[in-house]
Amino acid sequence: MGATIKDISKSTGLSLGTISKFINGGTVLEKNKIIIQQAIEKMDFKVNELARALKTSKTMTIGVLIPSLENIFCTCVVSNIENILLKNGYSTIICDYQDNLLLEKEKLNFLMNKRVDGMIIVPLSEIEEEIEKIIQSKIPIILIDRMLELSRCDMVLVDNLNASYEAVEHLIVNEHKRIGIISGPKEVYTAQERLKGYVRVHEDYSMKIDDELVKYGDYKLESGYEKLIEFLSMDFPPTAVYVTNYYMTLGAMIAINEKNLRIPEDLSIIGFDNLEMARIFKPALSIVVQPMKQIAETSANLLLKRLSGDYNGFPHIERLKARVLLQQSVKSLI
Amino acid sequence: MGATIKDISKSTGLSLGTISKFINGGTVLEKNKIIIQQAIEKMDFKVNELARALKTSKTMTIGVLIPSLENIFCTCVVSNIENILLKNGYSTIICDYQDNLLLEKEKLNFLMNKRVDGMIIVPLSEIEEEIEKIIQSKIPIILIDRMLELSRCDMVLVDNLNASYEAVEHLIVNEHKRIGIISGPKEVYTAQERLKGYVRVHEDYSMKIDDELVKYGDYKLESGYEKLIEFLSMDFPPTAVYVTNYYMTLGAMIAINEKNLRIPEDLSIIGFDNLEMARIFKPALSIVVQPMKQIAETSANLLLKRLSGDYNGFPHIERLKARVLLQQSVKSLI
DNA sequence: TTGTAGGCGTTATCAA
DNA sequence: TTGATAACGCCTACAA
Repeated sequence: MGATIKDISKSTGLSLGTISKFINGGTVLEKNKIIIQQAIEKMDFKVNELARALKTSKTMTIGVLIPSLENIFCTCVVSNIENILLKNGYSTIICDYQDNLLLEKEKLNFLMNKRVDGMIIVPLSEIEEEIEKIIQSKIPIILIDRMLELSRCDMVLVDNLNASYEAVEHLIVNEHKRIGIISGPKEVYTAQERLKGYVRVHEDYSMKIDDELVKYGDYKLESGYEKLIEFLSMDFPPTAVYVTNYYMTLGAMIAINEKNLRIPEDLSIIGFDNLEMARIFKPALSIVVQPMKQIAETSANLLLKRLSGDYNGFPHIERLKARVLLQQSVKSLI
Repeated sequence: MGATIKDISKSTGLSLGTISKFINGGTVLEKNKIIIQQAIEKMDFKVNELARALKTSKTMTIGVLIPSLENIFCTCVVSNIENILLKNGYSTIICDYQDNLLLEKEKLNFLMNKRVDGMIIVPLSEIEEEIEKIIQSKIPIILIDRMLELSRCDMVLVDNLNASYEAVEHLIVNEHKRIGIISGPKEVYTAQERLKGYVRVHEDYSMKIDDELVKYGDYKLESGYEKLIEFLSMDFPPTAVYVTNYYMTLGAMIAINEKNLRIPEDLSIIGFDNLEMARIFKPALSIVVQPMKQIAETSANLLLKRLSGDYNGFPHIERLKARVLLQQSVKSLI
């Protein structure tokens, strides 16, 4: 359908090479520039990026791979990343693997087949091998959020450990003695880190941890709901619960509503990740807030640096700080 | 880096044509099949889809264009669409235009340049011309959610009008006389339709509409918050408010919390779009629920039909029904 | 069944 | 500055 350089060439009487040079900003006589420009507009010519990419082996496209499009943490970060890359001339192909191990590899391959120039990945699992291979083939990759056992890969992480530490510490200084945690899947890096913070702060305050107070969810809404119900049905339920991701926090709040509990009188809560959510509840929820924008900026800029060929400080591991937003959902027992 | 057909050809001693035929499932001698397969694995050959697409002018890729990645309605629909397309051998490139008119056109061009085989678009504005052009160039497009003044384009819409009608009717039969509506932007199709439903049901019940009760937000959280505050500060505030999208509903709920209003005693509310949200609140929120999954299925399947060359019933306009989920946020004044 | 050759739309090299 | 020509990696007649 669309016109090609050849068409423009015929129409203007100039050669392929000249047209091509014009398109790519080379030096062309002023009068020819005008002629070409007119022809381009008249014939509605658009560069065939497929052909260009085949020739230059640069697609100017970045692949972004995330666990799920319905994960608000991911889409928020991705949205910001896309923005930055676009300003630097790169387009973004977003892929989600629907929290599915098989799909994760499949989509990774898809992006490779699309010949992206680089990738930003929020990994789920054991794709170390594949990633290692890709990096070796000189395609830069930035890993976000979850650390893999890779020796040589740039990563942008959040200091989940100390964020958790702070959140739970806030409960402890308010004299809570039995603090429940709804943790994420045992095998997920962020979940491990968040749990570590909980454990470490207990140690630092010489508090023993009752195993019953540590529950493992799966980062989804239903599990937050279920685990909170389990807490409530204990003989000695916790006086405070720390919920370690957004969707489980939602689930926990649903359970609290259904059971007619008052916050913070009946139960203190610290949740995770969503500023809007924190305001929606009454009283306002205390939460751990991840620096989404900063994650996006850091990883996009690091990738751009690598794309420009600058491998200074490789592999770079950036560990960003999360902050704890204290509101009214924690009762002081002092 | 990656091996090419040529490499496989050299390595096996067979010709380019034979290798190509093998890759595309043509008839090749069994013994050669084995040889080729081995070489492919050993050399880690992957088809260069760029080259293939250039040659066949089929990329087996669908472009999906949405207003924002941070819009949960969009990402939910997109996620389901992607799933269906993938099962049919198509990959998806997701683009968001960040609620930005300029970016909308830019991204549309980007997708065209990527030579996608088809598109699914949630349009914001006046891109009729561009879309018309694309359709004429035989690239099928499905429009979702918002109708444009296009004579000839497939569309998948939601019957917003009657959903609103039902929602407001529920308020009316519960004897609410002053019903506020927080509508969306005047120029947006869905907003117009939702408002029409509100107006029509008032007419059908011979109720006059006080213009003060119709407020226009912008589909974002803050405007829901502001408009609800405005309602509350009126001399004769409404006894019930119908909020016409998800984010404005969140905003309205924040305002309600801050003002210490009880639902439904002090104010009845009907919100929009998010099942989880409806459960989070106490008492549970009544909402209009859009059939996201059905939207995704309908549009993906319609696109697949067009891609297969079947233009039966073109242009097809599907108008799906939304449902009203009645819970406890409406007080009966009877 | 297999091999050969031409072309998809670009870019890049090298003469002119 | 411009033009001719050879790739990029693949597919597809057509010939062998």
